[in-house]
Amino acid sequence: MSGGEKRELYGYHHFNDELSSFFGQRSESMGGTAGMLDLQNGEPPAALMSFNEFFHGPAYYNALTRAFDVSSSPEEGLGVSEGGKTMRDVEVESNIGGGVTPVTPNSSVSLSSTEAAGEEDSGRCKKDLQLGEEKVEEKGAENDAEKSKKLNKPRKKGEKRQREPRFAFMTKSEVDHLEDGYRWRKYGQKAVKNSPYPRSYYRCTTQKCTVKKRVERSYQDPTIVITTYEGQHTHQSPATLRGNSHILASSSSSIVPPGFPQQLLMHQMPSLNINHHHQQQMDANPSMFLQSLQTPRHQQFQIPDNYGLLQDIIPTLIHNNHP
DNA sequence: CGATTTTGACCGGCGC
DNA sequence: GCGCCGGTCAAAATCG
Repeated sequence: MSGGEKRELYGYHHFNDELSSFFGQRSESMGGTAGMLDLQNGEPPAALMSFNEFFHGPAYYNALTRAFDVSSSPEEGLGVSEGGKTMRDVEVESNIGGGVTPVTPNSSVSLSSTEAAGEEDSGRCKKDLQLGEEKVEEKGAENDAEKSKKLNKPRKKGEKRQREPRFAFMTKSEVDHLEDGYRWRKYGQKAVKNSPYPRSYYRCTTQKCTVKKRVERSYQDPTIVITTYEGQHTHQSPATLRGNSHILASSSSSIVPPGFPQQLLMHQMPSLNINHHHQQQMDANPSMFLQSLQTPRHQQFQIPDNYGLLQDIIPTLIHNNHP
């Protein structure tokens, strides 16, 4: 990517169903692509810089934390919503209702997070999260019988898998897989319904880290890449470790929790204008919506839902270190 | 040669 | 109950 890669923050838009929901976006509801701002030839670095700094500050973290009001650990926090429900609708509503659609004049990044405890994948999560860490070991110890069954590893039945919170955002980029400072291993790819572009699934390669992310392109605007992060990194970004001393400093400080993808935030969040009026009550699952973080400059960032997500989800759009 | 990607099969939930 | 669909697995292929 160091090549001509160009990634920029992008604004709202609608893509496939899922994501649309994610962002609560629909042309009708948002007036077409009004929300899309093109930064294309805009500006990158300078503006980003400021973000960086902003995010490095304590103010940012605090604000964010408060905004999302989430218990740091999604796993613990989420535990709940088994009631079942599908937060899918909830999410949508929240987003939409949150209404504050980021329509910004210059550039904007859309972020959306979800706690999907009961979401569509309530079931399959069994594998991913729970197995996630153990999988490796399990594999080695796996016996033939199990092997033959392959995927069939029923993990505790009644127990519904609690999905980690998710966080999605759109970025204008030529490359699908945006560099966010972490190392990812692709483990799958699927065609996306209603879209000519496939969705790729990645997992953090760091051992014990179960963070996943999926990347897909908006069928509406191929220049837009939608990245959805799920989970929290249990470690620091390799990139951080390897050279961004300033970042490291901040992340190792008490201000930013380890694993926090500061890079992205730094990159995109300008100022926080928190306004959570959406609060889905879910036991331990507070879903707040940080709606419309307005940026005086040009970036706008919409962060709905919990901060937990953000903690790791925010990728680094700033610098490009490549794989 | 180890790490990563590709790719088709498979799983499990959900809606009809 | 069945089919659809999103997501994951894992063997094979590819890469560095």
